Amino acid sequence: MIYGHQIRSALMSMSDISNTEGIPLYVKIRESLRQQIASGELERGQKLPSEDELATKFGVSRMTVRQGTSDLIDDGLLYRRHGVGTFVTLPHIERDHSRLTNFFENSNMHGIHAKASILEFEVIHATPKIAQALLLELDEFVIHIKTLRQADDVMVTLHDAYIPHRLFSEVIQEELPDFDVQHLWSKFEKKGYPVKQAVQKIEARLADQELAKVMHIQAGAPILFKERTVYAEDGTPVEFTYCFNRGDMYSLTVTLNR
Amino acid sequence: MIYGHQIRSALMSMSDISNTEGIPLYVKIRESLRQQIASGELERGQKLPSEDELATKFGVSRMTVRQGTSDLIDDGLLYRRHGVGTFVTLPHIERDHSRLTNFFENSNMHGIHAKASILEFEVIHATPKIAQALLLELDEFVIHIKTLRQADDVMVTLHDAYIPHRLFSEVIQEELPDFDVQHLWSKFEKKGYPVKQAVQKIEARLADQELAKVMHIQAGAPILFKERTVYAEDGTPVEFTYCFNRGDMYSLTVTLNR
DNA sequence: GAGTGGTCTAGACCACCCG
DNA sequence: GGGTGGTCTAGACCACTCG
Repeated sequence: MIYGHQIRSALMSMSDISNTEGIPLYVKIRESLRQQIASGELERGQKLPSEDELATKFGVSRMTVRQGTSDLIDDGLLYRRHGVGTFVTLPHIERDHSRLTNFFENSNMHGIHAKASILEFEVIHATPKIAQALLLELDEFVIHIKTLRQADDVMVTLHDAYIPHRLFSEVIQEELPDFDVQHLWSKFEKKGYPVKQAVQKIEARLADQELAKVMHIQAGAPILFKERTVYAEDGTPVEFTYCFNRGDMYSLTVTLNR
Repeated sequence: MIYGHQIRSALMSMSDISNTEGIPLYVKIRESLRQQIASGELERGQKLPSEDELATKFGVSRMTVRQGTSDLIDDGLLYRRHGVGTFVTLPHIERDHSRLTNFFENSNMHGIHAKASILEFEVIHATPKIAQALLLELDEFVIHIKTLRQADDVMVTLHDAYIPHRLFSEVIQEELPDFDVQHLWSKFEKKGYPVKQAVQKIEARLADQELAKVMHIQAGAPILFKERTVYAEDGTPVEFTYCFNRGDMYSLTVTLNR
């Protein structure tokens, strides 16, 4: 996981996995296999060599091979059948759609120019709903950041974020007045709360007068509404958001596993 | 994974993991820990004993302990910090919301009475869109099943499913005329295509006249629209659906991981 | 430096699938 | 019966964190 991006798409032949650098063997094996699948050298639906063969070929123990292939199974690129073998999945549905990204990362991934303008920035008392989501007392403060977000200069989202004041006031206020919403999550990480997971509820709604005015759409237009709680590695909730997306400009794709 | 449901919630003390039954040791360890977390014996945020200690306590090797705890990390119940320890996550956001379920399983889980009535059942040529999703030729046949679905006697969803005729015609037609839509996925499994994953696109739309009439709602009412492709273990697409959900009656919750 | 998780080995036996 | 993945061992050394 840690090393994934470093050598993703690195070119390596099956036999060359000398541990010259500080990269774990199972990561090299994993990326070697990933590259062979991407290049078509290993065809979709094809059976891999057995774990024993791979171990011999890579010059490692079988457990190390399994550690590499297990990652690719999690990624949806391989699957195992007990007593039969390990296979490459067909149109290999990668797990990217179930990865947590923020608006800006997601836009960049798709070559879209994303922009956010801050409409409100205030410190308020948590509402019951927000306090519950963020595990705060009712009288605790939260930082409220309301932004309007554009993709390729089209307004697509009105975003209300609420952040525990107790945890992040310093790291956020030290950047004022030119606060950079794009890298909010890195502020969380800086305080020891790396973002790990989000739970989001999705609904279809209609735009009311107020929302319509702000987003320059018709009242009654379809809105994809999202309510999201973001959690850090240890399970601490770090952000709660209401998110109003233009129905005609925005769709959401997710991958679910059984 | 295979054994999970069998002994989930089984009561086991930390020291009692004799391999009397055919249950793998790492599953027993995993479920023992899971149970200790659920019961509060292991508090949230608390540090687990080290892997060496657990190995000694359970009388297994360290690798076996890791195999058990790794599963719980995937489930979001634990997290590791290199050089520090393994910890219980706080409000432990379990992964249930990112699990693929069908309408009926999902309803049962929440104690809702679900019902489906079949509106259409036909064999047609695949449209370009459907052929692309199901990896079929344009002239290939698909089975189209249109159903209206109720939760606690309220109409919530209009569901259009398309299934490759070539793969599943026998197993579906042998049940006619009383076809049981609830267990469609078990038919796929019977033919060697266990359902593994789904990719779904979610949009907010408005009900048009036709949809409004069928679902007994107003034209212009909000609709949560879902387009979903379901894949088997080996990556074969087995089902493509259009899904129109009443916006005021239906919401979707998903978990995303970073 | 002590304690922890991260990686890795070189075997072993079992359970499953298929011809 | 032969080949495969599933489980498991009893060690080893490294990398990281913290006091």
